[in-house]
Amino acid sequence: VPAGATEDGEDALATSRTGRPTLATIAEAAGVSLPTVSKVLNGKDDVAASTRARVQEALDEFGYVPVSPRRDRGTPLVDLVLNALDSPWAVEIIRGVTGTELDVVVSAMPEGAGRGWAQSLVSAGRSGVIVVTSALPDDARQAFERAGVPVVVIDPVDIPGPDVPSVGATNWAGGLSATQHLLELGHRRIGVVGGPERVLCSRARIDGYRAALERAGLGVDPSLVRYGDFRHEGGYTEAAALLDLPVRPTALFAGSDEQALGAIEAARVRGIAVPEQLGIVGFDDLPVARWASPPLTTVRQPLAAMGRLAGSMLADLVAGRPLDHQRVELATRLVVRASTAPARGQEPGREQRSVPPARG
Amino acid sequence: VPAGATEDGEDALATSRTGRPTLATIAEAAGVSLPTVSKVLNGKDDVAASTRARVQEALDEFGYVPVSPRRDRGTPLVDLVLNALDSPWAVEIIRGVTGTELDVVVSAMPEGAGRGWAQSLVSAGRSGVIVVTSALPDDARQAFERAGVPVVVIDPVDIPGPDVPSVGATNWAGGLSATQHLLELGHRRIGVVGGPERVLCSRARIDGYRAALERAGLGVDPSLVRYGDFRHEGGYTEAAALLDLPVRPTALFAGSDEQALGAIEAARVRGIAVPEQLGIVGFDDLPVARWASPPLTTVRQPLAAMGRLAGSMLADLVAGRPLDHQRVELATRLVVRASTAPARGQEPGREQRSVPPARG
DNA sequence: CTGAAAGCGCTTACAG
DNA sequence: CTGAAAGCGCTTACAG
Repeated sequence: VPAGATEDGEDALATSRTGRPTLATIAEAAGVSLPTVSKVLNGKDDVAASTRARVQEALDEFGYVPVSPRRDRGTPLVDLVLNALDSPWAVEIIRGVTGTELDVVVSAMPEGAGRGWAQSLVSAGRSGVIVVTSALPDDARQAFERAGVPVVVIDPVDIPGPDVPSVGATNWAGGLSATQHLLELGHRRIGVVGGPERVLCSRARIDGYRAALERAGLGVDPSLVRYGDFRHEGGYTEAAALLDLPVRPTALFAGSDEQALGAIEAARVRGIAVPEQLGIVGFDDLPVARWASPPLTTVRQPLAAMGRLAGSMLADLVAGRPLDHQRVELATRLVVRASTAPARGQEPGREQRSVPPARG
Repeated sequence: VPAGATEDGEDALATSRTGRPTLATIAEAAGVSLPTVSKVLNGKDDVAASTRARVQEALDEFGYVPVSPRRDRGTPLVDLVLNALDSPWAVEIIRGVTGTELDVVVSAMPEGAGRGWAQSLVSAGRSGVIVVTSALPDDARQAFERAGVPVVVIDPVDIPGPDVPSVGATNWAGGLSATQHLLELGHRRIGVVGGPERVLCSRARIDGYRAALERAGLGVDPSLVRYGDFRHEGGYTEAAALLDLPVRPTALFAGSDEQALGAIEAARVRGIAVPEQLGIVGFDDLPVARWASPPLTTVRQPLAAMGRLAGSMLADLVAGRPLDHQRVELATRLVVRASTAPARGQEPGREQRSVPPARG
């Protein structure tokens, strides 16, 4: 091959047996020798800035990943990326994923996670990535795809594209069953303390609530629907607002267990007895739901099972096995405990309509 | 070197530049060729059983660890081993450790964890290990030591030997301050729902309780000291036993927040108001403590900080930096919320001694 | 600053 | 079943 042939021979560049680019590929593309590429990779400083830049560009272009024996044999090493590590929620997911045949590195989603973040995981030798409740930035998704590192998303905030496998729960059905439970107990004035309005799973739960009411021939009173942030404080504040209404609801459906506990506290502070004067249904069925006083009626979301499923889907992808389904939703299930009870009959002398004013 | 020299030349065996044994070391020791050792390592089946056994023996003897680029450069990969992944407790520790400059693989301590378990972590390329609230089996400790993989223990169940670095909290001082808080509020009949009697940190907390009582000139009534298992159910059961005593305590000190929540529920079921009729102090200050109704007064154990410290100690050891201290205890701190209040004055017509019968 | 050369630790056909 | 030989992808002195 005559000198100068590098210009037009991109297809002829040396690659490893596996097809992945090697130091030789990069060296050829950047028009330098193999040791020079090695130096750039190892951060040695005896490389001219311009050479370094050229090599770096080639490394980026080819998505070079140093051989890591980990990626090829033994238990695959994957990253489990959570956006918040300050809730009992997280540990349920972690428990599920670590229960699979994967080695799981737990990390938090960094602020401006993008291409650079994805590449750092790739070059750290991760065989795959599970992203929980975070948006997967588009450039990160592309970087993973180019490097052949599969990604599975748990409980996506946005509807992921058809090429991103994801695991969720039947949030809509959960909202429906929670509300039906309260309706069956005789409640007619049922408030909602939901999660953020724009988050997918939260919307679905509230839509389930609406559906249950409409199915029962009741309208939705918009003043009874409030949005929080899934956290305790928001649950407390929004529940307080509902309890301070001129005609307060007799039951609340909360978007999470944590919010439900906030609602219990808002009731306790006002001397409103749960469940006698106020029924409360949560969502998640975290261990804390059993530890609440009174123990919380809630919609069980099988978080550990979702983690386990995401793990096994990822294991399949890592092993090159095709997925049966790109999107799986696991069933939620109502767990009745002590925070709900039959609604009291109309309290005499108290102005209360059995059916709230209908509204779309 | 004449053939047959392998017999007596153990010191002359080939090793890598770093001093670690290589395939050549093992091959020489086992009296086979290098490819044969490679085959054994990779589980190929074209090796005679007897040869395989001989090679395996040499691998064990020399503590052979395949080169893993991970162990030498980039962010160190460590294992965080928890004995239970079903409590909000775990996520606090995880949060702390993942906050350090380490990649953290989270796993559960397997049943009969020993030498084999340690070796599997070593050969999976872990640069270090953090063990949480589990006994580190002696043979595992030795295996890690031989492989040069450092270990740090968080909140050890046994007092670790002087050569095992560990991080804990000032449990004794925590038990003392919890009890002093209740004494200052005027409580004289204070019960304990502790963790398992034999677990170190639990013992220390109860000893702190004893010390506070004795310092106040009060004896310890053994019928008021009960042992649970740190879990909700145990807290409920043991608190129930104390509340059903002919003369029940006016306050309880629980060994964990989870137990304290069990105690709150035991009180609620009996119609005993917290804090008016029963003060409750927990231990840990997990997020759930803030979410309880009423919000829980508790002894804050800086779990995330403990995780962070263990992580940075491990990072030091991995980098070959000596540790300043082998054993560090971080300070606990009383957090007063709404589950404690001044003790009621002697209830008229109620037979109740202000000082319980003294007993060693 | 750069790269030819030697070398490291390991794996992979393949001959016997 | 075993191992000499070739080779892989990378790093490390070291000469210019």
